[in-house]
Amino acid sequence: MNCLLVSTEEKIKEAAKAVFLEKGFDGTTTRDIAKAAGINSALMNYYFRSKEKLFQFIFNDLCSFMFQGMLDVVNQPISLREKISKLIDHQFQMMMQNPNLTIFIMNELHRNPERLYATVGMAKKIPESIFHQQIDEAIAQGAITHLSSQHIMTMIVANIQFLFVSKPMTMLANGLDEAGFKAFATQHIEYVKEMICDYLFKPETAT
Amino acid sequence: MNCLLVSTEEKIKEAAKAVFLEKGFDGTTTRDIAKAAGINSALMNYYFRSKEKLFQFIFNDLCSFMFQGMLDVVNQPISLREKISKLIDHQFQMMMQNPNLTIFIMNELHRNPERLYATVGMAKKIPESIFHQQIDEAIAQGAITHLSSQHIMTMIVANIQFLFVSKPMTMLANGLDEAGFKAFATQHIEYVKEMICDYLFKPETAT
DNA sequence: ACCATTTTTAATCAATTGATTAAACTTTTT
DNA sequence: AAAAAGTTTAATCAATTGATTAAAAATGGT
Repeated sequence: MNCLLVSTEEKIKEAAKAVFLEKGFDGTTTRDIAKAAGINSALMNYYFRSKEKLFQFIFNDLCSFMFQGMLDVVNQPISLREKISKLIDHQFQMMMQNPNLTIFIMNELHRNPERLYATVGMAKKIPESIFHQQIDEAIAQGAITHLSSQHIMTMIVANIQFLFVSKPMTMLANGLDEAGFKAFATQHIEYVKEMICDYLFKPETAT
Repeated sequence: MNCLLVSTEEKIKEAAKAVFLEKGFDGTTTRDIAKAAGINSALMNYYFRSKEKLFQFIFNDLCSFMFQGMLDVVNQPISLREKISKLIDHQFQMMMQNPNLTIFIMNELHRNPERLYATVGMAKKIPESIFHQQIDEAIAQGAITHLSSQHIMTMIVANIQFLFVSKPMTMLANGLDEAGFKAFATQHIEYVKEMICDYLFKPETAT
């Protein structure tokens, strides 16, 4: 067992995660990963049997990371209004730290939906969550606009994640640097939060 | 000059467009394109000097297609409210007909922003349009919420295009087929239009 | 019909790809 | 310390990649 700080297996995983996130499955060579991990290229096949297997592992890992945080918030025993606010904040923080997580997942899923079918199973848990029940109740009480949880979730996710999917485009089109983009995104999220909450919790129909 | 219906050059362009859109630059081989076009694989290099050059041409073509429609609407001499409504409708129609246009452009831009810098120059025209002036005026008059045109544009684009970027995910997570997705998307756009207009043209501040 | 130009083809190139091998090196077990 | 098991290495494999070649076929002008 290699105990010098990190195991070889861990080094490969970390390197693979970084390279796959940046270059995608097709754009990544096994030698890229080996080089990034600082290991012999045959070691990748020793620990993970193939590039495909390693990718499946990393992809699954990143999907879990993405959805688990969402699920945690969505299942908290707090009010709907607070939950939506927290959901937006949490997701924004996650994307600020992992700006190309969404474009990676969406692109790989687009390239090969069948291959990744099993991995995305966890996404099905969101429509089944407490969130869904809370919304049904709120609608029944006339507390919010009549909208299914899928639509609400899509609004939240779209407004946050598209910011990062289109990050290179936004930076080019508006001539922003990293700091400029961060400022733009931070401001934008405030508007989005206000817009979504205004729409859902309409003043005239509030309890 | 080949006059049997379509020229060889056109056949290559059409095939390349379809294959690149589906598989991306890295996932596409020149033999894929040749096969899809029904031509000898050396012909691709005869008409376009390399895979890279052909890709640049197609990418530029698709970017123009994407932005030109937006720019046309944005520069029409109509009211802001009507313009936003038209912008959403037009963009939705375009995405329904080209569902993977956005994920393709965003992913290639993410993979290689420098290479495609020149191509995306046209995106800069949007912040310079009549739309921008109209918004400044409306804000000055207190007709709409105080928001820069960049934020408004981002809201519109994000809510529509992310629907299609995440299409495979949505279909998997909610167990939808093509028809189911179309129904979901069509409904969603109505909500989005209402939400954005409500937010911009707030009742209490309307002229 | 002849020639020059353009277009298309099959064959092939060197480079890169994911993967395997057998030998060398470490670590653990006895 | 010797044997066994686990880990790492360099060398190499066949397949695929983007691209080029030289010859063949088609086209157009005279």
